[in-house]
Amino acid sequence: MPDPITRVRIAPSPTGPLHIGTARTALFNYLHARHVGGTFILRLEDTDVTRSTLEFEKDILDGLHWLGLAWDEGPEVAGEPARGPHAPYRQMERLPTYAAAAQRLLADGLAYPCYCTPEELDADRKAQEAARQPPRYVGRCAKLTPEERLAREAEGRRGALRFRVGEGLVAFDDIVRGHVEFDVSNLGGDFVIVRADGNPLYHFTVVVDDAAMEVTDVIRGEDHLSNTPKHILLFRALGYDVPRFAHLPLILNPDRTKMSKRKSQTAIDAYINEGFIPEALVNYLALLGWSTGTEEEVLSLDEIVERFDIGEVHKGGAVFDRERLEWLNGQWIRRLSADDLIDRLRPFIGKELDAGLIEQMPSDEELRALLPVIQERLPTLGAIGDLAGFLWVADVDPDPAVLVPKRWDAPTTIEGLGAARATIATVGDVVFEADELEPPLRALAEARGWKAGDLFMAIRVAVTGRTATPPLFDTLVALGRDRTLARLDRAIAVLAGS
RNA sequence: GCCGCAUUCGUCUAGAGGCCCAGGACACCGCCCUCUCAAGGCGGAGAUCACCGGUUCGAAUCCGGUAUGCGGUACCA
Repeated sequence: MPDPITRVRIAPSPTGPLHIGTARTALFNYLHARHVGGTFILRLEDTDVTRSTLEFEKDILDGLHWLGLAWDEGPEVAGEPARGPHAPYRQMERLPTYAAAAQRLLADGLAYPCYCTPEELDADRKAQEAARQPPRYVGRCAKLTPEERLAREAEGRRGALRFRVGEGLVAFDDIVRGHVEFDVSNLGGDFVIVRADGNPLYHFTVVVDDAAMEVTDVIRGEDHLSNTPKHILLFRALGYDVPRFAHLPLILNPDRTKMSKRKSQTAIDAYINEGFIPEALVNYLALLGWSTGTEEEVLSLDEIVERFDIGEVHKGGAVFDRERLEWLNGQWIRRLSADDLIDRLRPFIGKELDAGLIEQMPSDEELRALLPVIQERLPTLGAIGDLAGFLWVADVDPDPAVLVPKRWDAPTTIEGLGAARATIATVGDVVFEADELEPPLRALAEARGWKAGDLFMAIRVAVTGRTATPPLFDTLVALGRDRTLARLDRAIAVLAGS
């Protein structure tokens, strides 16, 4: 049943690169919006001007686009104007809206200017701590008379705006957590909603904007659960409808603390650069804190949208398990079409080239021929260099120590490689195919009383420089007859000279 | 400290009173396949369902308490 009324939003702060937790919150908002046929909004919360940058904004927008989480309203391109009926969608461009709301609260006596200095507030806090009291604003400026305020303003002091918290209980029914209640007296006293410099603070802007943008469902991280009563109080004071809330379980470090840059890789960028693909990341993130209730695990974004139900989201935090992400990435890489995989591999091969790890770019045809043997061997796109880089360099220089198979000695290896070279040389260019190479080399091993595996391993190391590679005969074909022979010669020389 | 939230295999989870001496997946181990590495197939090990009480003929599932963990407690978001 499509619900055109539902409106949700992701509201990142451009104070850092796109974080995995933000991506997950964005995903769950997207899933819910798409599942019920609602609207998904992107709003930038850039009121922390000292830490917000255009560069981070770009990183966040690019990352969300990369994940495929298209939004219906909000800025499409970093730095560019937003589209949507409630534009602008950057908070620093919405200052007049907050000023008007603040003015209303002030006029209604629901907020008041506070002239306390940081030193005073600090002293209060220390005293409370010493008395083993919970920290809270003492209310020094709550009852200032108009004359007293004027006097302070005359001294040139600029007040911050504090919201009167009042007393009583605030309760709400969280979609994932159920009924939650807070006693207002535990909120820490009247809190600041506008800084002395005139810039509004998060708790205030989030409420003003969610109301202005007609957000019906606030889906966000559990770290905001304790802030929710403050928001509800503000919604009420401003005469707005209170939206529904859904607080998502946190993504955790292995030690079960909130996932952090310090202990985990949190930047989506880093995963992109390693060669994780969006299908896998989306699939993995959706399964952190939610499941279909069936045994289905590998699901596309559209399949997840179909099955998603915000009410089935878990309450407990979930440790980020990179191994499982890698497994899913492999699953999704294996499902890619040849053309698609080639396109996605190109930038990663390019990076190998730029880094000087390889010397030439393979052609599409060359890559396509390789796909059957590399596709199932790629845990990430970034693994391509390790897997096949030896194909795109002029020469490899195998370590003599690894060139000699475990059961062989150096002279046997020289003999084996020499014999293999002669055998391979008899296979002409026209018929240089895996099926043409394997039988004669097996026959050679048998005739000499060698284990085929030993002979093959010696050849493998000689032509690739490594012990783990795609299947040998496909590798030789990819290398081509001339380079295969040249590398065998070189390996023999290396062994003979060592 | 205060307030809030949470707690099923190492990890992600299934489970909404009997179908559960708890199922699946990742990781791990073994076997098969096999020229290496993967992938794939098969199998194994792994959870007294945090603990203690209660309700009930019967509890992972309901209730109470305890413990532990986490989150919040800013003129950060």
